[in-house]
Amino acid sequence: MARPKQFDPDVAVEQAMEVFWRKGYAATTPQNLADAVGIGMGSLYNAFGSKRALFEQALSRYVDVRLRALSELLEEPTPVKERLRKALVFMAEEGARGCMVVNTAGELAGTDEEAVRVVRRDFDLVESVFQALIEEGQRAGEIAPERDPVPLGSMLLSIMVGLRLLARVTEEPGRLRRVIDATVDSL
Amino acid sequence: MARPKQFDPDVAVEQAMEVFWRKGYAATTPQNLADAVGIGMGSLYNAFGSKRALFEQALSRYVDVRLRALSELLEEPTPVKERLRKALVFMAEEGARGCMVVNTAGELAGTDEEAVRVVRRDFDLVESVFQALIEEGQRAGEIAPERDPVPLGSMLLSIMVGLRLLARVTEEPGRLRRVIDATVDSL
DNA sequence: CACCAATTTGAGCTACAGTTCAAGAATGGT
DNA sequence: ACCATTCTTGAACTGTAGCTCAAATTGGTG
Repeated sequence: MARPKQFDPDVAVEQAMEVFWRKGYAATTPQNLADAVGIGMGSLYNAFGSKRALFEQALSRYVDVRLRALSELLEEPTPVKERLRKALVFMAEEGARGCMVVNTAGELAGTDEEAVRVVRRDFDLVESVFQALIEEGQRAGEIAPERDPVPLGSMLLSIMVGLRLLARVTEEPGRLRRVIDATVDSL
Repeated sequence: MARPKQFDPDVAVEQAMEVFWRKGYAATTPQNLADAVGIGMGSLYNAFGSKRALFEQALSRYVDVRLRALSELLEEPTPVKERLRKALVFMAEEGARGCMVVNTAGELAGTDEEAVRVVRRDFDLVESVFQALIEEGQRAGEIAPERDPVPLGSMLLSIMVGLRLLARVTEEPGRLRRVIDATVDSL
């Protein structure tokens, strides 16, 4: 019993996500977002309240999608090291856009505690996923059983975060490949 | 034959560096900088031209100081692995302020090509320093000689970058320790 | 078919970031 | 003692980011 929305808020979040991902938070203007979604600014504010709130939704969406993709990759029935390599390649692939979580950590740590909380949740999860993968590798006899999976999981997290940051900045593509090779060889 | 400056530009760069380091580029206002240096804004613009130009000097100064400290740490006459551990601890120690180079990469990649160039130079150097350290460890019999120092150097760079990013965001201090332990054990 | 609630739009409001500038102040040379 | 020169200061200027609002629009409901 009222005029219906002319756009799908879910799709809008996705489109906003693209912009935030590419340009960062501060460099994105409300006009940019409205243009990307294809509606007027008023509609945007009516639907999401503020740039900040929309960013929060976009970041959460990103984390969800990303984590799902990573989990899928790591559940394939191939050798553990091969899965790990694929996961790292997947991380490195975004190139100049980098990873929105890492970008956010870099830009907003220190000014936006709520965003940091989302980042932290993501990192915690990735860490435990890696840890589980290493344990699986040990059961399969691929990874030396005397190594402690907990610190190894933390190390893989650190490598992954570093890789995503390096991907934004590095020109020579060989470097990312080298990081991945050395990582897989270290297990 | 003119009024002398009432502040030391070198010291001013250092003080500006502190602010940029802590708050990031976008979140730092000219007023913040003038306050930190203890002079009026006019003087600041007279001396440095623009916020952007001052940032460039601050970032360069940071890279210089930081690289010198790292080199010193890595030249001590102790076992290679011990030096590496100390270097990583040193990186992790800045806590919430993180590393200005990594912060800059995260915030300005994609919008500020000149800043990215400085970041790249720093990363290249760190990579080669790590590589040299590994070669030294192999000569000393501490590190297996069959491992290729080049990808290992890249991996250490990635771990270091990740560590610095994680340091900004992580609450549980054990994680950083775990990253360092696993890294040293992996060589 | 008319009504009403929610939506759409973009011009306009407010606040502040980044910078400039005109006036005065401190110095050394003459 | 004076002058040229460079410095200092903060108020004021300009542009834009983030947001709001009044009017117009739409379509389901009685």
